[in-house]
Amino acid sequence: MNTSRAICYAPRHMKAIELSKAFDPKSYEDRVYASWIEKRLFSPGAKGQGKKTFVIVIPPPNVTGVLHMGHGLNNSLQDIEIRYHRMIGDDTLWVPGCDHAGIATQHVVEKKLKKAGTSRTEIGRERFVEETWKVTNEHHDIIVRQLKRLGSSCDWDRERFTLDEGLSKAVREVFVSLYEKGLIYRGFYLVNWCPSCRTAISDDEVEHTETKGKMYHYSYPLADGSGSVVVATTRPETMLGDTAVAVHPDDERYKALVGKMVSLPLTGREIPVIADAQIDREFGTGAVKVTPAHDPVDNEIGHRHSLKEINILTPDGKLNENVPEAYRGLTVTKARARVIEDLKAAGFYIKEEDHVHQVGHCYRCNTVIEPYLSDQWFVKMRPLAEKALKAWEDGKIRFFPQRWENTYSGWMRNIRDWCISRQLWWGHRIPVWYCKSCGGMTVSRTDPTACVTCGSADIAQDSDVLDTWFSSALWPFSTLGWPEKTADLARFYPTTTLITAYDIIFFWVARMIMMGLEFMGEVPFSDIYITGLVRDKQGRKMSKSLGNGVDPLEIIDEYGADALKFTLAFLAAQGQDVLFDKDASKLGSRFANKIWNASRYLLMNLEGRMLLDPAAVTLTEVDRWIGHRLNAAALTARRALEEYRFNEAAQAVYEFIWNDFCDWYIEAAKLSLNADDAEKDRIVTLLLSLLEESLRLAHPFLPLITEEIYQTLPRHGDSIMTQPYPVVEPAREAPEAQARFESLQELVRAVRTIRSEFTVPPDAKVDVTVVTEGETREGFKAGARLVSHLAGVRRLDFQDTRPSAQGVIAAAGKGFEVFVMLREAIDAPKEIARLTKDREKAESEIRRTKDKLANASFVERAPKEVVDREKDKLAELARLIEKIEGYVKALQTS
RNA sequence: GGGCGGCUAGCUCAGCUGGUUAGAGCGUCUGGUUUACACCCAGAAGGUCGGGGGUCCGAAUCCCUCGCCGCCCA
Repeated sequence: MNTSRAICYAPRHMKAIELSKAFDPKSYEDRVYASWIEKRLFSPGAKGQGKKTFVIVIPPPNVTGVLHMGHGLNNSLQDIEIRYHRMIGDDTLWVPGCDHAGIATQHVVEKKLKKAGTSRTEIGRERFVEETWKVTNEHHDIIVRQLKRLGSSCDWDRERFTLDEGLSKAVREVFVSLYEKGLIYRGFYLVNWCPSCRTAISDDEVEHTETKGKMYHYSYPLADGSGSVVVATTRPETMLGDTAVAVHPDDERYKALVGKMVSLPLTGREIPVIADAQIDREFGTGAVKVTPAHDPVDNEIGHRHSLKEINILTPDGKLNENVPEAYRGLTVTKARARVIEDLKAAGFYIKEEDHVHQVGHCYRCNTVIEPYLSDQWFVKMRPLAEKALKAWEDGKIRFFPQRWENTYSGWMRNIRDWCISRQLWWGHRIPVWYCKSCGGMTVSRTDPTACVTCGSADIAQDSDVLDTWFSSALWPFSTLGWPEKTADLARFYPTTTLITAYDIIFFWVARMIMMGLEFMGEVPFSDIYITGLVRDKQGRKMSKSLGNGVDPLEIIDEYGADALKFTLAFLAAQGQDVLFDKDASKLGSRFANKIWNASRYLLMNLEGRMLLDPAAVTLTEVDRWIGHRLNAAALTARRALEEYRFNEAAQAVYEFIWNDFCDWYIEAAKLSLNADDAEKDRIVTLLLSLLEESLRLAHPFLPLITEEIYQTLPRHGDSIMTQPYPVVEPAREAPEAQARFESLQELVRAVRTIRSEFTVPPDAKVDVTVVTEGETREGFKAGARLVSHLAGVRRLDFQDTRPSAQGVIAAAGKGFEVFVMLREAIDAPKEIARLTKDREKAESEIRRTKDKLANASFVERAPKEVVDREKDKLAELARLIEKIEGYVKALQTS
């Protein structure tokens, strides 16, 4: 407030400031955003050094994707936190950027090539990568523009891309370093293979969906002709790769068979019957065909029994040369039908039953995943997970809402090694070279020219790339310059808060924590706010295939970015899914409109005014009341934002501005705006000061409109963005003013209710008598003009007893009775019915209260203040009923 | 099979560590061109907080159990 001196003696007589009559976000949103960019207000600035930092790294959106409502939510919440922390004076940084999204982007480009009549393989790797960069750059501009339209205050000077030079260097450093530590290894293992993407994916990328299938029973004849064994399977076609039949060692039914050979139908191969304790005797027939190359469990069994692994599939999911010729080239589905047919023909087939089971699908393209043996690179996760688990146990990271901590720790405890190689062309090439001379492997931070083992120059780089999530895992430090020891890294790592949705806790959040601990020695962030997902009004996940997505840009076009941001914050109860449709944004839009019009009204009242020093102005009760309310709103908003309770913060702001400031304070102030010049100067000074502070209060939620209006204020700083967030001013605390004004509000509402129920036209004034005493009476007397103004009263007088005139409608409040004189005759029976209803309500409440107080243990055991409150309530209700009865009696006798 | 979340006004949802007459927005109804706002104002109606049981002086809130709906992990 000390700076306000500067304005007090500013122009003595102000001119009105005109905001356009129609609130139109389009007219200023882009301009305001551009002005922030121009003033470089999103950068942390040099002065921040030494202050408390507040840092968020953006969950990098897929560069070739389109922003959806999930991004809308996510980035809105990040922006709110960032703006709040900037305003409370933290050294604040929000790092933006995009993700190269290996599989997704490759799909996009391949589709484009197909349209152009060519293909990835046709143009070759080099040209394909070139083409992909072109597409990436185009899409990048689109997605950045979208983020900007949301009003995101991220530091674009620090924007990064997972595939840029610095981040690629970080990826290499991490790969080589982990390899050197023995935490990265290569091996020929069974992995999840997507025949459509033609790459391996990690366990976490497989989505299991319940699928109706069949359980097929058929028999394998024993090679010695002594009988046969019946197996049951959901995937009969894999029998072509069977290398054993397994039974439980204690299964009496099959004990005699163990060690014998069966003759595998359709192939002519002989395979052993083995005993393995992992076999579930209850499942199917208790005898299981074993296909080590195409089933994870079978693979384990195979290892224990040194079984052969016969791969029967090609990378695109067709049967290969290891099966009899008749089946080669068939897809899995076709092969299944053919095998069943052939088993039937050969007399081995027994039956099929309906069977519901979980089938793995590719999370990118939804193709059925095939377990597939191949050479892949893996990260050994156990040692990394242990650190990550410990960091959580030590309280270094907190999840909001907390329940996600179980998800996190559970995953960490049951961690499996991470398959990080992808058979793609778009991504970070694995920094490993194989020597054609000696077969040696060179793992290097820089491109080598010779084999480290034999020195041969005949080396070739591994053709695979790394999982995109591998580079995303480094995001909190790679974006700050690591592995270089940059100033940013020292200043901003660890970051503070991560805001993301729960569907990528495993993919991303957990892995960032592991990598941060491993390479920076510290968790990458302390707070993790997990948002819900944005769903449609039916609660369905928004998706392209359903076509139920809502485009945030459409919302912005229609309602403005602020409306969207505010609405999302208002709806985002901690961690709950947000059910959203286009109309929901009306909430924010109406609020923005309200702010606009209130501001417009106040600014037009500047005409001819002289602004005083707000700190030196005499305050009336209603002024003290609004000050108290503002304190309360600031406190609620601050507390809520500190704990990521966005809806609570948004609601506090909404209620203060709309209900307290607009509906009551400004309405009350109209009285002063029609008074003499001194009073006008006084009230305008206060109104303007309150408006300015309200704008600051609302700014994190509605950044653009608040800046636009702020800039029109007679005196304003460079930007509202860098002004302080409202605080609880001790001098403004006024609980007694609040209590008195609330009583006055009750009186006003009572009169309004009567007016409304008796359909008194708004312009018709009524005469009102109030029966009350003591302090309440003094308070009402002091505020008489205000009450008259707010309730449309002609004459307000105070009596000790109720008036007995005809046509009087009565209502009782806390500590007062109010009597409204109506000109026309009253429908007495109707009024009696209304009063009777009121009395019944009060009576049922009085019964409850009496019962409570009659309960000895309640009086004994409940805290004194609770008991006292009940007693007060009882007395109050008793008085109320007495009054109501009096009114009824008066009506009956008149 | 294990775990998590939801079930509160016609709709969408708040309601923190148990104690006001359970709130908001939308919708509904009544009345309004109060020179900021009809994207508005004033007023009203509407809920035995999914069922059952328990703990407690007191439960929408804590515990158990059941029922749907959704998600995650096997």
